[in-house]
Amino acid sequence: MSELHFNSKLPFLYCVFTIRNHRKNTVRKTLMNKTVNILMKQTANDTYQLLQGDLDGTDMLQHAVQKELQHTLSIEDDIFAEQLKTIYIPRKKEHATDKDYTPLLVYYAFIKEESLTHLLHEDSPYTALSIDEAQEKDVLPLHQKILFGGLSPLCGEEVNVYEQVQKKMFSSSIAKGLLNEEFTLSELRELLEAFVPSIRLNSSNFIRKITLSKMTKGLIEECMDENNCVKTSKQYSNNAAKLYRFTTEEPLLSYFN
Amino acid sequence: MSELHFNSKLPFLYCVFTIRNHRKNTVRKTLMNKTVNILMKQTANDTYQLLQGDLDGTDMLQHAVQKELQHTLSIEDDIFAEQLKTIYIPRKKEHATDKDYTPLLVYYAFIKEESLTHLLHEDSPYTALSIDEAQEKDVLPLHQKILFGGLSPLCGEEVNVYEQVQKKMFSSSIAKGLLNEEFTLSELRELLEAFVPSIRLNSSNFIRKITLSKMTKGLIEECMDENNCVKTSKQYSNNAAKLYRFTTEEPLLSYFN
DNA sequence: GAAATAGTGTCTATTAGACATTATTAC
DNA sequence: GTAATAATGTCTAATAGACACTATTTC
Repeated sequence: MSELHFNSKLPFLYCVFTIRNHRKNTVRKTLMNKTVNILMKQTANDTYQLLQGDLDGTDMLQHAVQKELQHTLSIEDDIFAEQLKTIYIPRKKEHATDKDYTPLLVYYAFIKEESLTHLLHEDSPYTALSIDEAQEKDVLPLHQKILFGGLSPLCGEEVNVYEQVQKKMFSSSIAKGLLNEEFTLSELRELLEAFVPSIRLNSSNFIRKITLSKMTKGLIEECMDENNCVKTSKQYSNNAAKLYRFTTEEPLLSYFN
Repeated sequence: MSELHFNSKLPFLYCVFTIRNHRKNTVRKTLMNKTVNILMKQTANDTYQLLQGDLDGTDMLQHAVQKELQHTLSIEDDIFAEQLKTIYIPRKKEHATDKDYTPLLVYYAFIKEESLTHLLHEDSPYTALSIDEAQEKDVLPLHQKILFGGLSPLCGEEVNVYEQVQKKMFSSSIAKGLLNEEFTLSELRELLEAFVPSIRLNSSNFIRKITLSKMTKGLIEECMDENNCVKTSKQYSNNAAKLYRFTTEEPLLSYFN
């Protein structure tokens, strides 16, 4: 059987996204300006690379992949990670002239800024690059193509992790990976705006759409305290904002009904 | 580097969906009743299995996977196939007691009924099972769980190919894989209804939604003939129906804007 | 004329989107 | 009072959904 053929380590690659929060220039309580960053490791020859690892098959896949990332980054918290695609990337055979391919599992992950602080000091090999930097700086070409597209000539199919994550941000509940379990609607709105900077969501209409429309029914719910009152937060404003959480449901988005 | 470790064959698995068309019981021109079927191979011990194969890395992934399926099924037409997920499935080590895991690339594919006729005769090992049959009959348990869920205890994560395909049918343009390049809106509607039998799409409103709403703008377009007139078909009715095709775009479906 | 599908008309309820307004509260 | 966010009000346009109706054409 085919299973018996398999006895190699399976390489995987992590696109780790994080959000940097910048305070606005004001004295009062304020919302944060958020920017999307991608975690890179700077190698000896000064090239930035995504995080990589190998799987030996001794553990369940999702578990192994998360554990490996926790270990690499010395993070103990649970990490939000999802598989995006398995691709074949070319490699040169040492002893032959024809190209062949090796598999690579591509994951994306979300890690909150506060879980990364211990990694982002001056003489650390890790850096969080902005999207612009990740496109312009000296990033390993393969990794740059996996992030932003252009693999097709190499691999015969396309991947564009950043675009995929942008889309999933709006059409799934993965935002939970970058929010606290309980969050305000302006936190959610700012997160979405950070991932698609061209978009401007009207905050009044945003609240109404999320809380009232049939389409989003069941996606999020209000957080209740022990007295069955809606929990609120004054973190960003003196006017308390309701706290919400994502449910485990994702209502179907459909073109056709 | 990790790439050098990899020298095994990588197994993959195909969930091949097809649509069976049944004429309604009438003398006149009529729409078809469609049912979803899954292609299975019946093994010696009478168990149904999904199609499998191995990749040796000599060809690009998507290309290799399609070629292998074409070869297995003796089909020359292009086959619509997409990767869904890579999972780890358990295997028993011959020489040890602890479990370990082997990777499996899960694909789904769409093949039109007419491309399968040569395979579905009496003494062929291939059968097209209805969704009900695939859930009730003696299908290899692993494959049944991959199709309909229940893998979690084995693999630590869930897959449910049928459910995923149902959802993608409504939220992407994969329907093109089971339609002719040019199709009528009732063909599309019947295809959707076949995949989610509980749904009843109002045919009048369906036409309007697809052709007028902003949400679906750009998803499909009318087919024009050489005189720049909209092409039509009388295949299902004496009243000609317009022909449409999917574009290469998929407008963003979003909870949030 | 009947059968069958294709498509338009019409009405109501819901939603989207723009934008003004009010509420809250620490300073 | 002011700054800042949270949320509601209001209005218009667009869409969804139910269902009646017309159109087409072969038999």
